[in-house]
Amino acid sequence: MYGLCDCNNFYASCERVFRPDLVGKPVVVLSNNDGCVIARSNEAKSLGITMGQPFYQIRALAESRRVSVFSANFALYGDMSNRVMTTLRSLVPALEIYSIDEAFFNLEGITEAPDEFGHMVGRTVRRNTGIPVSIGIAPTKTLAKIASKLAKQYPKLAGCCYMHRPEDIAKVLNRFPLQDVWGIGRRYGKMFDRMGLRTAQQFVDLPQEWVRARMGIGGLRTWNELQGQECIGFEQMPPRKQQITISRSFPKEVYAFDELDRIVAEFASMCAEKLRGQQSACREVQSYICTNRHREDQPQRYDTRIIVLPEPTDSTFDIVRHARVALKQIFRQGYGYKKAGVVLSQISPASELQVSLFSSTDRPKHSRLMEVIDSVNKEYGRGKITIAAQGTTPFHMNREHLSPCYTTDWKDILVVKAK
DNA sequence: TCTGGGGTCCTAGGACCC
DNA sequence: TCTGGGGTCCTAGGACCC
Repeated sequence: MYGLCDCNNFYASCERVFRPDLVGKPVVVLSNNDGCVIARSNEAKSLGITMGQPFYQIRALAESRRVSVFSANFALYGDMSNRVMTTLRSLVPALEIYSIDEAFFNLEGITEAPDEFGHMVGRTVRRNTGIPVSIGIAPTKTLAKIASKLAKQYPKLAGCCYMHRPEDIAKVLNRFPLQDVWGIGRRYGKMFDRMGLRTAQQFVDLPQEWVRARMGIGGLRTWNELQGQECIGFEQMPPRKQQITISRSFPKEVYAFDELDRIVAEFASMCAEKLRGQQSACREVQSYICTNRHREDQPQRYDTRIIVLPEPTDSTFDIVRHARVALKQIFRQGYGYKKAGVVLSQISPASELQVSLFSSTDRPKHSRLMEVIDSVNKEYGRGKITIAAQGTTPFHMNREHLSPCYTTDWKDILVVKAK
């Protein structure tokens, strides 16, 4: 049996933990630059606000219906996620953190009835963190996902759905919308819609060869998992990332090379920090830039360049230097750039760094320097020590509705006043 | 005016090898 | 007219996830 713990409307719920006055009221959280809606409370959902909707389209509605609007505060959400995961880890035999707001667990050695156990887990997370969650328990991960959605949907389940008897599973699959199955995305969803297939059961009823031929082995896995055949395993140790990216859209188009150069340097530096954070090194540094694809009246351009390094590195200096070289190669005058990104790939463990025979850097000295930079920035806040190429003003985003960093910044910590 | 960010895996096709 | 078989590696693109 697999369990899945899924936080309800996670970002919106995080904001509410510190604003209990907003419980029962519509709340939305926006993406960077306050661009799109990326999280909604149930009340906001019932106002018809959809996921990914551009904010300007709902601005009027938000005002008239008194929707509380927040700019994304990832420092807060990341920290709240850690709290949820820490609580879960203390309760379950083994945990696989799947995303910022979801984790799978197994029930090996649990003697309680699974649904009682699930309810206990949900209540405890709620009590310890203030975040409401939905728990699904079923024979495969794909079915556990479905169970957690039912737990969210039906109040009488009280936050946990345990689904195991074949006849119960069959009943659920007969009614569960195919597009909502884990592994069936927008594309396949549309395809099935055209074919007139609506429920998970109708998908299961397709011949295996058809699924294999049209959807590859990913589709086949989903098909098997829905039938209780376990194909997606449990992984306690998160694998090292194979790719590390920092990319952002800009509030306004950028035309000048120098400005892009500083931005790319900053992104590269952030990438390098993430890379060291997982004790890795990379052999490829890639920069890309693109124009605003929504402006059809403007000339469009996207370009990217990958620089292959002679040996793996985790040095901010190396990574920034190569990202800037790549940018120089792709930059063309006369375009309004709306977004830039830096990608690190060919990632290997830093402990296995193979030093080239002709390497000129003094590695031990160099890594001590990086360690110091990272620890200073960790203690005193990001960007306290930067490299000169980044310039003196950090990358600016519109964040008009930002909440305080209640749990990660001393100056934002809540004060309890005696009456 | 305004439209997010960060990932993974699979597949098909071409170049190349023996 | 007919023109092998088996393999690897790389890349681009497409699908998915949150």
